[in-house]
Amino acid sequence: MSRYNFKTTEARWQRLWEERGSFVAREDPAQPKYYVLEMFPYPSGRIHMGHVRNYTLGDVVARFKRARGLNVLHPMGWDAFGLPAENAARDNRRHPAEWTRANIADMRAQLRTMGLSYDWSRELATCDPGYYKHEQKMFLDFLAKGLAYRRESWVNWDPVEDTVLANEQVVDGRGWRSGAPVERRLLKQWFLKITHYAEDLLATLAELDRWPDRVRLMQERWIGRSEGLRVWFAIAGRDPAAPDGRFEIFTTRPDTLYGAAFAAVAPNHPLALERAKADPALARFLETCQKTGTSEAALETAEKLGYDTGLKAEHPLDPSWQLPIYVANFVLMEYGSGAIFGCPAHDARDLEFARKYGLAVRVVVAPRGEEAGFTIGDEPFTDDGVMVNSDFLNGLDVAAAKRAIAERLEAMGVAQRTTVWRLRDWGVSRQRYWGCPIPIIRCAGCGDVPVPEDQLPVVLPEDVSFDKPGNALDHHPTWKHVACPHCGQPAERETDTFDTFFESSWYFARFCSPNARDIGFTRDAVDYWMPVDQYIGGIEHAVLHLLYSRFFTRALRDCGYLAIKEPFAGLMTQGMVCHETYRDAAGDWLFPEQVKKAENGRLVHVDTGAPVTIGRSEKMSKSRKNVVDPAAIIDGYGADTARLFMMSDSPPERDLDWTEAGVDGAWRYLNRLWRLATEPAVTLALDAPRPTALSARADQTLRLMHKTIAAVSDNLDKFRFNSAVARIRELSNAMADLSADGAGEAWVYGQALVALIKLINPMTPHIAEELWAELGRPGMVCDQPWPVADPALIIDETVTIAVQVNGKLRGTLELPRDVDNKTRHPRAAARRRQQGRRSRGARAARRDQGARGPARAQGRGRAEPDHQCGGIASSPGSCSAGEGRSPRGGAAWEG
RNA sequence: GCCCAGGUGGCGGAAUUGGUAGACGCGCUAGAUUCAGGUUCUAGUGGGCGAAAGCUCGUGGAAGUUCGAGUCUUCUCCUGGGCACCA
Repeated sequence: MSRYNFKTTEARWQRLWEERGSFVAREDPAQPKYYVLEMFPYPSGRIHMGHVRNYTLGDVVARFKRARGLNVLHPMGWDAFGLPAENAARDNRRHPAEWTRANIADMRAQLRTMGLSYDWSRELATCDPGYYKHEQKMFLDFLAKGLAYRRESWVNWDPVEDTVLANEQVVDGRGWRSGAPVERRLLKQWFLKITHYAEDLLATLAELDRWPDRVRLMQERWIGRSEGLRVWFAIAGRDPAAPDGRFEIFTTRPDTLYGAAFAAVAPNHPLALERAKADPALARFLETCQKTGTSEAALETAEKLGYDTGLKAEHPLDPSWQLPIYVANFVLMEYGSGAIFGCPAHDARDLEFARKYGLAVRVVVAPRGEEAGFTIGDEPFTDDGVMVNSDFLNGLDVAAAKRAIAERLEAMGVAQRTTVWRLRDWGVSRQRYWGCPIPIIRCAGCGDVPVPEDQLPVVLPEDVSFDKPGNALDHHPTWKHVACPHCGQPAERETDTFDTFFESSWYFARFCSPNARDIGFTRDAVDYWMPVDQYIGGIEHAVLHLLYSRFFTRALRDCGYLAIKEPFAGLMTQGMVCHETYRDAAGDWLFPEQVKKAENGRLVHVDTGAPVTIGRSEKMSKSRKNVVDPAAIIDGYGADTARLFMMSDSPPERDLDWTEAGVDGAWRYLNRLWRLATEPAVTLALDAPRPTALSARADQTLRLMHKTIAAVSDNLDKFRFNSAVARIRELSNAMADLSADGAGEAWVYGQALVALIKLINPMTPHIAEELWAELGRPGMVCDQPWPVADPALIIDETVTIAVQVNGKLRGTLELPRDVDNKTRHPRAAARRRQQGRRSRGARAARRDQGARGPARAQGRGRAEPDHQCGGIASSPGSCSAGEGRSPRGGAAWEG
């Protein structure tokens, strides 16, 4: 016997796939295409288990679809710009470019050991000028189309690092590296007009039916459409025609206007700022609001605070009704108009605020039937109901009242119906070196001038220094000094670079023609390959990356680049890879390899023997040390073992627990499969004709084989990989029971073996190829068509009927599946009578004590003794026959 | 606070439409083989009662619909995740 040697085997097949170009994709309009894409990685230098899971999922889909006859595009590349490279430059004095290229080389080598069916000829790195030159062109096209613009916006500024920080780099109001208090600064930045597509981005979510619901929901909320009314409130004692004589509020509940108790403006609302000049106490209050704004956690629990400005607002429907105007910390200047009216009875926040400041709680919507005397306690009433205390609105429901009041106020000229969005335009300027330069030249005379197309790409200079804090690109002695393309006068380049989401917003299109030089991609290629049929990646990109890509595709379409608007037809978001955590007596974290099982079964430190406590399984992270290095697993067990384990234990969208025992199990299965093929219990004659006679076991196994083919195909279609693995193992178990003495068993064994290799190939391609060759089959498994189940053989000859009485299983019957109902049911009934008689007394006694009403129990008892079993319509009482284990389903209630 | 997703053996998880709950794997128990070396094979493995046949309870909890509920409905508890005080 030869032992399965994964090391030489895996390397050999990886080499052969590469040499033969097995996975090189070519456009072929005659063949249906399938584009499967995994989110490309940031080249940190090492792959982790999250990558292994992500890329295995994609590879199984790619290989399966390929076997199904589709023309598969399955590329891989590198999201190569980003902050870690600059940090490495500062910390280790390595140039970002050199560091990134070295990391890419390392990670590519690691990925290759996984045996992924990538078309490596399409590999790309976004830091390559050949890549980013095209996005510079795209940006200029967007600019020409009015989809890009420059304006001032607030940023988090780290005064020590001299740089802008992302929100997640601000910890407790301080820079994450410098620890310096972060300042808010107003900078001129470039924006992309994603809001132009807000309506369409929202509406089209409904058509993305192969996206997870929760991702669609998250995007829906992020876009945040709300329909409402802008209403102008006059300020008492001021001229309503003057600009400071009135202010605008936004509401989605204009129907509750008669329940108004106050008005409130945001702390940075012009009205608040105006009053603060003359009111030091208000100025202090505004400062307090500013402080609570920085810390997320504080904001969560912050209580509703207000400051009475002393000003009064006139109620738009009754000028004699005056509402106090507060400055409130829960009103946001960035949303709506930065001002609200408060209706305590029908809004939780307003209620809390009113209780705190002793404002009236006036009910204007009451539950139907409780119009009189309905009062508010601790909870506001936010459901639909009947309008009360509301003059001309009384008696209407909420929707009708909204319409009526909007019409009235619009007619009065004090309001306007509008739609407000939460979505903001996408700020793409970053004050960073390691990113794509924004192709703009700033001229004192001509303003912002686009770099002429024939001068693209604007290449990032490599001779930069990171000695000074701030943007190395800005510090470069010569790079930014150029002549204005318009007037020829000295001018300066834009030294900001693009947000790295810019690169990942179109890389999927670049993969369609990665070597096109003058354009980002050819029209023919994207028309053929796009959209991505299956996109696979982490849930953490549910909003930004996916939304930006959807926006980008629309913008590219409107600039004439392509014809579609949705880049990803199908989306799968995989769960995290988790592992148990270990700590020593001192409470310090331990790596899994520092822990071993002692003889008494307890876990101890591998060196000291000191006891180790096991913590719950959590997402693998360096800080908790619960990480397993994929390279070590692939080296010790092989890629197929890692791949098989990744697929077998959990459904893809759920978190996966990485366990050593599970890895062992996968490893053992591969060896078992190897033995099944290389030391069969029968003499294999793979191309022999079907024997005329089959033993019962042979017949059953043949049927199981066809059922397995059908089930695995279905499971893979639906991404239920763990179930597919279970079915495959089931077939292996049945094969092991075959022997040489039964009629046709050797033949069935051979058939099943060939099917098994094809079925498992997407998961464990190396061993599949090796066995294929070992058995002397022609060609390679990766080129074999997917096996097809014989429909006649996936239906059992007999069906098992469960016989139930009063919901209790009373027996099962094996019946030929073609027996008609007339035959089936009387026999079931007869069997029931026999069994029923035996225990009826005991059951009747229990029934009388049962929790259900005595009337029902009696009714059933009466019907039972001589009832004929005839299906649900005619037998509401006591007897049923349900079909179990029928692969066809749907047959449980015939007749 | 709001929203979403989950609670099934010792563990990961199966169970198309309501029809024999626990497939498959891990772990564990007993035995066999080989004993060197991440073996392999056989049998068993939800709880309780029982020598066994079998009976009975059982899918977080409580109620309900149904001949029949892991699956449907209502309430409730717990866990995980997301968020935007969005007017």
